[in-house]
Amino acid sequence: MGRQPCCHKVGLKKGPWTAEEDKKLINFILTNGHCCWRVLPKLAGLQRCGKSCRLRWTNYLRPDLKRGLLSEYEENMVIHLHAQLGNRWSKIASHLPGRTDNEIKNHWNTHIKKKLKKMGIDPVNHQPLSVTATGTDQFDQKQPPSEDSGGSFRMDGDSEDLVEDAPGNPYETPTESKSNSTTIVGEGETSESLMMTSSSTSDCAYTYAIPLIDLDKILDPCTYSTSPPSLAPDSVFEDLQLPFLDWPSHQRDNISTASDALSLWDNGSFSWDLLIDDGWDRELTVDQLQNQYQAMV
DNA sequence: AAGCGAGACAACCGCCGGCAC
DNA sequence: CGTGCCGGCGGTTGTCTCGCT
Repeated sequence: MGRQPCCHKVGLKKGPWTAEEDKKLINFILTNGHCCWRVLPKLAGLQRCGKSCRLRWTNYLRPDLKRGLLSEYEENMVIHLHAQLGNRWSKIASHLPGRTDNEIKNHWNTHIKKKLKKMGIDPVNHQPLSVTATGTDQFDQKQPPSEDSGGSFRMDGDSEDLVEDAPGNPYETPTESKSNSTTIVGEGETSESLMMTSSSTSDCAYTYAIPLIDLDKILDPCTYSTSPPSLAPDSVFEDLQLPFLDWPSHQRDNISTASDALSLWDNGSFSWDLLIDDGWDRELTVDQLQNQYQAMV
């Protein structure tokens, strides 16, 4: 049975988002949270479908997103996770704080695939291309390779190698220099423990920051003033985030409320990138955010 | 300086699973 | 149990940027 489109497309805008649309979406979500993506665009005054809004928010506007190229460490994590999980980008992304499935997928398709091919590795099954060419022993991506039971990987300094302790590691490129090596993952620290660390910090990052609220509460914002358990999102933003965010010193004095922050964003003197680049340790912030949020509810 | 092609990434499309009714 | 809605996911496309000629 064919499904109806996610929304009536007549009159809805498509294509790249404008700064004005971004502002509307950010403003609405920071103020109200997101309840139902289907009705959000109407409430926010956007001529977009809910799906488009959700994608824009999750892939681009979310304040906890990292921007810029993946680090070598992240890239190696992606490769390792892809070997275990296959093209399950959302699962892979869940292990990399601040990265989206779309971003990882794009990076895989544009960078990592080529890199692996250059190294003589089949990016699909992570086996040496010579083995792949024979068409034998195609290993099932969906099942964790046996090396997981004991193998570990580490990244060596400036080289782009992913070195696994298991014998026959396809990622090993012996020709490259190992000088200036800086072991990021210590001996005995398994990739599994790494992933636990990563996932523990990434989970629920924005779930805590932007509480989900009921539609009727958005439609009737006064509800918040009389129902303490449901935190008014604006007060969450003011009470939770602003006090401990490391805002730039020249801006800090100008910010005391969410709308102050948004107005700075509005006039181009501030951005999420700037916020992040100015030393906001997101992992720490997420923890603090969780603690403070839980303390308040 | 202009044209072209490749690369990078944002955004869209269609399908799927979960859930409520 | 069947149906429809919704959010999420993965594959694909579109658009922009940059480097080369």
